Amino acid sequence: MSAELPKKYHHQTVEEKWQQRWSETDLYRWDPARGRSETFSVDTPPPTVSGSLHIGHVFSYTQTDVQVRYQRMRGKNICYPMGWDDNGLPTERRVQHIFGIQCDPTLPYDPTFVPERRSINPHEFTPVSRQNFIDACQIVTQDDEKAFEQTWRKLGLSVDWSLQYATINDHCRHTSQASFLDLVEKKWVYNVESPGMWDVDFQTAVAQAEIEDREKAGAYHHIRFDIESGGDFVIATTRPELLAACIAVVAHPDDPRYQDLFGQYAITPLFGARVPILPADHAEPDKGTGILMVCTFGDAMDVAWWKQSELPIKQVIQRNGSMAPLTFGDAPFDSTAPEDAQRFYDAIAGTRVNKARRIMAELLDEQGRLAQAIEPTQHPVKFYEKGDSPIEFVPTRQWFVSILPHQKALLAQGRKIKWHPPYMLDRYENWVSGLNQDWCISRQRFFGVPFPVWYPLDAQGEPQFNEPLFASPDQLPMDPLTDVPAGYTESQRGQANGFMGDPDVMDTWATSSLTPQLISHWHQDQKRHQQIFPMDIRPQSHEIIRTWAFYTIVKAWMHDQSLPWHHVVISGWVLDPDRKKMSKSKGNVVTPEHLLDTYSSDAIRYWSAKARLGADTAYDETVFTIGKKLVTKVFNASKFVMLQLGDTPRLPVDHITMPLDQSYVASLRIVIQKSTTAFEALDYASAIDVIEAAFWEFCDYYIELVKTRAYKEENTLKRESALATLEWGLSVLIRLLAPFLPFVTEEIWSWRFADNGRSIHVSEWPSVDEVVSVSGHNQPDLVAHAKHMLSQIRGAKSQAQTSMKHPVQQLNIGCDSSTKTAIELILEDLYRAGSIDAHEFHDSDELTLDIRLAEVSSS
RNA sequence: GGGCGGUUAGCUCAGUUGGUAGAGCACCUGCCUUACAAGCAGGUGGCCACAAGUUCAAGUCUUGUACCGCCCA
Repeated sequence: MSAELPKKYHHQTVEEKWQQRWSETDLYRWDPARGRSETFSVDTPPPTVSGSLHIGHVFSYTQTDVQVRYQRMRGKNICYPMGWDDNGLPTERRVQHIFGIQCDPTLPYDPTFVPERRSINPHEFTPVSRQNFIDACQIVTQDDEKAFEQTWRKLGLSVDWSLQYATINDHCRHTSQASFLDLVEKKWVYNVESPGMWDVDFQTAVAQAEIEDREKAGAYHHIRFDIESGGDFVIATTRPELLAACIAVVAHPDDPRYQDLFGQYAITPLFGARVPILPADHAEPDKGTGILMVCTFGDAMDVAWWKQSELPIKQVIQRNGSMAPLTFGDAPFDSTAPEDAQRFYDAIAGTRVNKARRIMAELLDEQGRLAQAIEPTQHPVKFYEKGDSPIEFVPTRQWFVSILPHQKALLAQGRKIKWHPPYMLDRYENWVSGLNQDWCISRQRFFGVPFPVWYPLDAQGEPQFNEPLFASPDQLPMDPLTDVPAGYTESQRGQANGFMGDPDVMDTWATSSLTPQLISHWHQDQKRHQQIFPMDIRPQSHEIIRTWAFYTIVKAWMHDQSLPWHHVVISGWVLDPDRKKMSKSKGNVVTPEHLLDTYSSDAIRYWSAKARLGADTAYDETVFTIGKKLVTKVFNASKFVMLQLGDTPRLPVDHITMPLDQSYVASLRIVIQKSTTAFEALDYASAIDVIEAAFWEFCDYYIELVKTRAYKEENTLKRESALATLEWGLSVLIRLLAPFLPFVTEEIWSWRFADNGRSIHVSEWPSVDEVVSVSGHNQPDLVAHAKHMLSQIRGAKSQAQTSMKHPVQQLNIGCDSSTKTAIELILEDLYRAGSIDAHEFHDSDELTLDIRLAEVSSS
């Protein structure tokens, strides 16, 4: 220990010093040579590198780091990686705006193109080739990764930074493509052309998990349909623009109003299409008029009904969300009056859906086909979670992972995992039970993992989607747009009797669902895989149970019939002060860097670790001062202990001979046990509660009781006992605090305890075995008595508005004989801590104190 | 509409198996005490959302209601 201890604690200097030191000494390096049972592996969430980290990230990642640090001190070999989830739509959008470019996959690669930062309007974006676009994405994500890493290091995450991965790099593309090929082999992946959910702005397919309902204003249009045999009826629809796509009219089979119509035909207004009137269970009698039109495709019910009908598709909405050009008179757009139909339809052809709806309403009105005024309503509309236009159902060819047949097995897998808190399993089961579509993994995007697939072209140059050519495992990673399938040459690309590469990329979740396998090198290194897989913990937040947790469970089960991890650890959210979710669009996001500077990383970590698993916390900057005060107190108390110890060599615990000291050791034993038990249950928040309370008790009571005995003026066995207790007590308390406050505890550890410079973070977690040689008084009762009496004395002095040093002239203690024996053991310390002049005992069943203070001077 | 969670001091939150209601912050009153004024000691402050039930006893268990949040339809 250096002779000079700083007067004050400067967290910025100290935290920067240790952050660097840990990095230089590779303190957090995972040792691949050690076996599975000694290893603790963490499936760290790879943050999406778009924009900046916010306080919620700090919150949840700290909760994981605290547990990891505990495990490390328990001697575990820690596999704690960090990944970056960089592919996907958010990155593409940012890159477009940063460089003012847009991907056009039809363009050839331009090797001379260098993206430059500029701010221009989206309609002025320069089109670039797919590879140029991907290069630009890499530039942006690599910058962001560096910035994120800096913040994580500053926060003190004990990540092994040599275990970094990016979900778009060669290794991840390899694993992701290998996963796809494995599912091909197992026949759990298929490609099919079918009406699927489509975002018309991004022009890509999306999966069930990415869809959300939004309550939107709409309007019922009551449209009068003719019956072929005479008469009419009225349907209510919010989507009149789909009238030309009507293939049938349905009502509930039990609805008495429409029994006569079943089996007959209706003639659609304006377009004169002859469509069957049929019973269908999904028609709700009390909704609208109870009879509705089936269109291709207005919603998921239309799709489901169409699939079991044998009617043709009349697709009127194009992939870009506008009304397709159509010719009436020929199948499937037959009409009783083709010329009228064409005239009406031409009024909406080429327009976007919303405009088409308005025009159609006017036309219907003009033609006297609206049975009543348009009736405004609020109704849920499906949106892609990142999109701004409603989802349309468009027939496209996509790859799907077959999950619907496996619901039962996936539920069983979920139940084999320990969820923290346990009720989060309900979320998982709720989602799995509600699945109604297979997992669509094709995305019509650019910055992602390509499918390792080509399609042969026939003599007419048409792709043979049913005979895909798959890459072989030794070709991975690969890109079908530049690599060539076996038996073909590059010159045959796009030619008749040649081949074409699948132009799509995979859903980002198709890669993220493999994070355990990405880390374990599942496809590359079986030995390594066995050492960390299944992983110990998967930390994540609750809103992505349906995606990340779910898909990861799917993949581990499909590939290995295994679980991906033993525990799922769900953290809560940091909400804004009004208890609203933080989001960029609301502008209520708090970034962490200035908070780390102002309050210290330790203080922010303390705040994060006080929150229980799964519990949300409202953001409140004033609470950071609590952690800051704790850090300062840790520093000051440690400084006190160091000052008393001076140059004394390390004191073995068998110097702890005084009854009060032994009793204090006994009380710390309980703290060690309780906090260890809490950590074993992944309940770090209970652990910090116990540890923190013990630390303040150390400062406010134990130190105060023994401080005069510890002063240098006397050199006796009594003093040595106090010093040995202070030394061991401090070493225990800062080790218990180390997972939470890694910086200040490391600083203090380095003053006296770091043998050969060994970090506190690889020291041994405190154990009661350390004090087996302390014999004599082994109950915490003496400390409890001393606390109680000192507290009473302080209260009396405070009441008298006098100094804590003010003498107690006479202390009368009422108690039974066994308590008297106990108190006599600690009376000397109490005398000094309470400035007591004299005392007397008398018999009493209960412990009572009569405190008479010395005359208070009247000044 | 369904699933899950929450509602405890002015604020942020604890509260194990039912047994006298807790912490920090804020506020008030003292105290410059040879670690700490970024401190110390003490104090004020609660119909534990509401209602009913089980129980000798309910913040805790059961049922219902209201409001907040997340997920789903």
